[in-house]
Amino acid sequence: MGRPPDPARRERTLARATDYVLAHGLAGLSLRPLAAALDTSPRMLLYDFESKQELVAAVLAEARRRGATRLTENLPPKTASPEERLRAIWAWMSAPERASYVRLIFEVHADGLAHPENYPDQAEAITGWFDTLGATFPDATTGPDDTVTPTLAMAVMRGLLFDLTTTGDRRRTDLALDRFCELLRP
Amino acid sequence: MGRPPDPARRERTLARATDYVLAHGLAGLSLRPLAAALDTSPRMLLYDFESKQELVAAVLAEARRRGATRLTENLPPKTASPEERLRAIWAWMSAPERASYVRLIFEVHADGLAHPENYPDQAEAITGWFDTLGATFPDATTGPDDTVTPTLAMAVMRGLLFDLTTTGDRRRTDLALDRFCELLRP
DNA sequence: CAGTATATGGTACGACTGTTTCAATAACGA
DNA sequence: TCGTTATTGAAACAGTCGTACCATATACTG
Repeated sequence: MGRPPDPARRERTLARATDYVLAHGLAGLSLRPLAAALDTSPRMLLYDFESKQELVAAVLAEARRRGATRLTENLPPKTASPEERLRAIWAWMSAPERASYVRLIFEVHADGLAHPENYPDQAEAITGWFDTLGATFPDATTGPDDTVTPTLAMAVMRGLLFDLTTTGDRRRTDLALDRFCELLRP
Repeated sequence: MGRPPDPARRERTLARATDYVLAHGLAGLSLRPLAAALDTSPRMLLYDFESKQELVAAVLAEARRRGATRLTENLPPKTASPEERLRAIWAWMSAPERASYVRLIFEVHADGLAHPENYPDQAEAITGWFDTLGATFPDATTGPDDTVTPTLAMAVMRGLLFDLTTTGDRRRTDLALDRFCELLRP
């Protein structure tokens, strides 16, 4: 009885909305232009997502999901040395195809700092990409509970990404990672 | 003849507006609340700054100016070793009093990535704080034109600041800097 | 066909935005 | 006091925002 629901529609919209946010950023996001770009209406966006806040939350979750799966697919094998894995992760994160994701991470991080109330746990969720990465090389440590070396390695990655995204100087940032790998060798 | 201009007013407003932006962030900034907090009116803000864009530009320039002078004041002596200066800069940048500045830097960086058109040169100007820091230890290099080690050191700083501002884990980030200093020793 | 639940379009509301317009006030020199 | 210039308030303008309301269309069951 009654017209059957179409749950696929929400998913389709979510996917395209995520593309849109990755392309245009979160900052000036508003329903009407978004809906226009997605061949739908603000009415339907709220019908599927209840409110803009929940839509954004869903988009961030989706972006995070994508990043996670994309990463595990292109992960270097467990057998590789820590240095090889470090280089692989840098290559993966700094690739131009990842620029949108990186941009979104920085945006959520910055907005979360100024307005933590908007990110009950999503800020951590997005920023958690980095943690996910950190977990991929639990070695390269000096001992069993050495959380310091992974922290440092992730900081190098984040910092170089910051540099690369602002200056675009790939050669210099690549060389800086090389230098870090050198330092890391015993 | 005629009433004399009062250029001090603009400066006073700029100073207080900068405080406000440092406290509340750039994201949701709008003239009416800002004016209310500054005991003035949106009318006067535009009278002094022509437009919101130029006001924001002026605020960013002022913030940068403050950061630069604050830094040179607390700079470690030239005679100190690179490691000592590195530690001093980290202590300075990661101090709680600098949290607002750091937050603003990340915010401008993120917004500049998504909307470069809004930052003809100001993005560089703000982000340039880091470059200023980098210039303070031109040694710790392996040679005369080694730009790589400063790049790496700045990346460590940026990355650890990112970590510290999100997780608040000062102990772990401090230890990570210690570890980096160890690695840096020959 | 009627009944029913889902999916839409259209529209309007109230609140906000940056900015402008018009008028009034304030401080000076002559 | 008058002219002149700087300063300020109040209000309005044109636009956008998220969202709610109401009607209609669509797709199914019986």
